[in-house]
Amino acid sequence: MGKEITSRSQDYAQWYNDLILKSGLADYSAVRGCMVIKPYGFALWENMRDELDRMFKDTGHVNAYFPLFVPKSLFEAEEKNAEGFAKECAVVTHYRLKTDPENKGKLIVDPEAKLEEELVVRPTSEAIIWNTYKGWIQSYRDLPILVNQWANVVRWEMRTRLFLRTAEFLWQEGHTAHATKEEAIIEAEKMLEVYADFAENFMAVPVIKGLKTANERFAGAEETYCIEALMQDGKALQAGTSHFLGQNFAKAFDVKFSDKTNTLDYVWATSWGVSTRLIGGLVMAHSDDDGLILPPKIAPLQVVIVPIYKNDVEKGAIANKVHQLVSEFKQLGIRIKFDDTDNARPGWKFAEYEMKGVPVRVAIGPRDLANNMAEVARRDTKEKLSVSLDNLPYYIKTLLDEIQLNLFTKAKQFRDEHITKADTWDDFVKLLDEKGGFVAAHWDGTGETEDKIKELTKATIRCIPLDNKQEDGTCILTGKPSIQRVLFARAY
RNA sequence: CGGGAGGUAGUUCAGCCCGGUAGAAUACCUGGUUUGGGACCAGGGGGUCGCAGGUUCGAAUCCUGUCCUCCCGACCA
Repeated sequence: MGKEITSRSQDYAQWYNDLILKSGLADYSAVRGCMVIKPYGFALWENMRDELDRMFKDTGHVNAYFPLFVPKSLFEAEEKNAEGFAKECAVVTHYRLKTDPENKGKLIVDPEAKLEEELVVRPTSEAIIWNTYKGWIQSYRDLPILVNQWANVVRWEMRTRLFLRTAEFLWQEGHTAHATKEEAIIEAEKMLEVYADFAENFMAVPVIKGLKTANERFAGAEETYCIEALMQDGKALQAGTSHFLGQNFAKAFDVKFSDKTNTLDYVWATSWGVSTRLIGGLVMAHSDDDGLILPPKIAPLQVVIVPIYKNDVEKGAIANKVHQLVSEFKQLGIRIKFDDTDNARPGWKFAEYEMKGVPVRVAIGPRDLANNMAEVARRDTKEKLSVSLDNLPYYIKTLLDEIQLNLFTKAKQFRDEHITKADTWDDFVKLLDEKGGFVAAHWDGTGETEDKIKELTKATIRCIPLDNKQEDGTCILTGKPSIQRVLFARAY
């Protein structure tokens, strides 16, 4: 027997864990809250990273790298930001171990190697970066600075979940400096567009672009923009954020520039990031009870060819033909694998590649070869078709585009069906409990009401959509006047 | 961080209550038969029972501590 996956209806959380582990995306590790990203999962991340990196460069950004450690004094310089992260920071206090005199072969922290100043392991890099920018910026001619870094960060989470929330994770963080407020806001909005474009066109995950409320805003930001996605269980997932930081960090780190009139002013800032959490969202947006379903544009493998044969003669004839095909596929830029290993039979391979979410499977046996055909199976719909070998690579190139589009269309339809208006408290609660998804409801605009609703329903305001329609109404909880609906949901 | 569950072969698990030479299935290796949806037969290798102490003539089993994982909760820009 092979690997069994818990079904979504039986236990959604277990289904998610089974998928990650059994498809080979990641593993648990010996370190609390930290996971191992396995080669298959990392190949997926590399594809995502490469595409995002290309998009960042296309919008004028360059990459750099800043230290993992942040001296505590720098970290605390921007108070709100420091407070926001204080509870989840790992801190380095010593720089040396020594042999335990009481217990040979064991090591202890050398009490004489205590650091004069503790080092915070970065939960984000604003502090160390703004401390550095101070030395880079003197006049408006030094601006804008459009820097991104690919890095790991550490946030000491109490409860972790593979990809969605781990103590250490991989991400990119863009940190930009601008001469004007307007330019910084445009930058924050531009990067939100980049994230939305990437999510929808590469991950095939539809997202809602919006603004966070004051309660949900990044500590240290003036405004937090976000993209929110919807998972199959009806819970929302924040998939990316972009912050307009105002002059908060410039003031905290004393970063001033002289403008054209030689007047000194503080620099305007943004920061924006997406992380390996996107992989968790990707898994939960598309996959089914048979395994992962990956969108072709970022799937590590787009096509797998499984040969079917009774003996070496048949195997050889098939391999001959397939080797030709494989080079044609590669010329079209398709990521393909010919699985001619002998240690598993075709049926086993079919199930395995379905588990791994490979978008297209091609099976070729003696009968196909005689007819110059192949059996093509698509992962998203499970449909099988016989296709001529003559135009197979071109056929599949088109099919991959079709699958990409189909995944997005399906996810978008699900998402759209799960944005529901509620005008009474009873409806509101009932929708959250029974249907899930986003509930569009009026809100009086206060943090107190938001907190109260969270306490009562566990739902938070995911965002105020950017293109939100203005309409008069009354708050779902307090009945006070409201000018627009906001999106509530239970979230990861 | 609180409550619950768990950790024994690569994997899934039995054995633990009631201490006495560590088991099954599957995977793996060899040979053979097979191969169009998770093959079969025969033979074989593989585990300091999470780790560290303790009790005992003897510990996977009892006791204490500790680490890791899962679920629920609190927390989580």
